[in-house]
Amino acid sequence: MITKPKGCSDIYGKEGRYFRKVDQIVSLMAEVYHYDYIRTPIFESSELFHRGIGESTDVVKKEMYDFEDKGGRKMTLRPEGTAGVVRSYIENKMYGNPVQPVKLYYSGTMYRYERPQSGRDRELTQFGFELLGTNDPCADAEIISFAYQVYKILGLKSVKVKINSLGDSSSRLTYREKLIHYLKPHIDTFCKDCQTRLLENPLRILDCKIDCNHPILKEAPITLDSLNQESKKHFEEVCSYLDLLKIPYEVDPTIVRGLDYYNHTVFEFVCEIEGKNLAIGAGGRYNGLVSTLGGPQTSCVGFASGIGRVVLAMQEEGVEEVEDSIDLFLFYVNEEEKKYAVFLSQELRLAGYKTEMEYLGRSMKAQFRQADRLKAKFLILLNSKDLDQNEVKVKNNQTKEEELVHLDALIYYLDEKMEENNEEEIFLPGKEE
RNA sequence: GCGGAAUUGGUGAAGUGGUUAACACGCCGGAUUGUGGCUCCGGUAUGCAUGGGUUCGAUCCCCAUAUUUCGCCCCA
Repeated sequence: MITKPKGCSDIYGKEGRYFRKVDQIVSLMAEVYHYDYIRTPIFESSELFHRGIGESTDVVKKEMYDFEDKGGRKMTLRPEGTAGVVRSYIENKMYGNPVQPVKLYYSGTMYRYERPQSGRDRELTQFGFELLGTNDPCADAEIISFAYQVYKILGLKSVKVKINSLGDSSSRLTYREKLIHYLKPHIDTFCKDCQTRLLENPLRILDCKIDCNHPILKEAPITLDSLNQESKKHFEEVCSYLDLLKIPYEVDPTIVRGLDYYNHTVFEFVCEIEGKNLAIGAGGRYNGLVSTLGGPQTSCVGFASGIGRVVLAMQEEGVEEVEDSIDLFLFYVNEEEKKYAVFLSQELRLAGYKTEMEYLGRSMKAQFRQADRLKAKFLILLNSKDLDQNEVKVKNNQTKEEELVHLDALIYYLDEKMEENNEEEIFLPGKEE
């Protein structure tokens, strides 16, 4: 048997309906926030990611999906969405658009070459937004609010926003040195991983799972104290805009983001999944990336979210399933009736009814079972004798009432009955919040 | 890149070094010869991930590979 590639998954059925719902809400919200859709290649030249993400990071060194095409060009399956969007922004000279800033959203698959584990596949689907061409703190706040509202509308109640500021690149460097200097004398008392992290990735020590309660860390310098005047002001303004928008947030100095291109505002959206606090989305400001990739100095802020994790969170929180049901199921037994079934199914579908019919020539009993399985609201029973009179039997599958209806009046009849049916549904007890 | 655990029909799974691999659900058919969801009866696997090895004999023991899953590093 041919199996799917390692670390990939087939998304269909119930899970597929959740995925589709996320995409629908994202594109709906993108319209009102006025973010334009962008679709960039799924692979790009490797250099884009190497330069954008930072040559020395583990991500680039061992976790990218690199390959050579037949022309010997080095290519990489995109590990994230921002680099491609920024490349397109520069290549298409969007910085010259009459409408500024440029606001874009995307949704698509990303790839990482690593050992799969819980919540981390090699192929994953992400959506994201980018706001390019402004350094105004209200842009940071807009991105955060946009993301927050998407989650809310999807029905997630426990999402928390955590924000922090790394400052500009010089504050970032000073902070790093300050932290190393502070931790160095005590490093023997930390776990093995943290000891290697000290020089490689000191900021990560702050959210180490083992040492996060280490007494030395309580007094450790935090990024916010190393900010220069300007960075500090930027962060304060972001916070005050968030207050204005009534977005509940929490300042968390341990939010550090791994990629080189972040500066100033960084944030994460956290949800509780299976008892663990997991990030379902994250982002931040990246004022340096456009120029690093060869464009003009451009201030940007963006956000991305893994749909797989969002769906997990929705299921965890019991967000109501998008129900898969149909309006009509057409029954038939003989060939003449089958022709009517085929013909009528087209007519009814064009009239807007979700219609199914028997395909396998099964017994009446099996057709009833099938109709129930599909949660059909009405059953249409085609019987040669009735058809001779141009009539069909329509059975309400909830009340079991059955009526003979003339073919010419069928759609009119269904319109009326469906409406009654829907009204009843609305007044079902226990449905309201 | 490193480590642990797993892999038996459509599904959930039991099980054993020795001719026919439990049980349940599902599915299909029949009783009810074209109105069901209950009941009863019957049917339902190129058979135990793949490739090697040990053995008279392997689904079972050993090795390798693949995939799944859980961790580590790292996190987009």
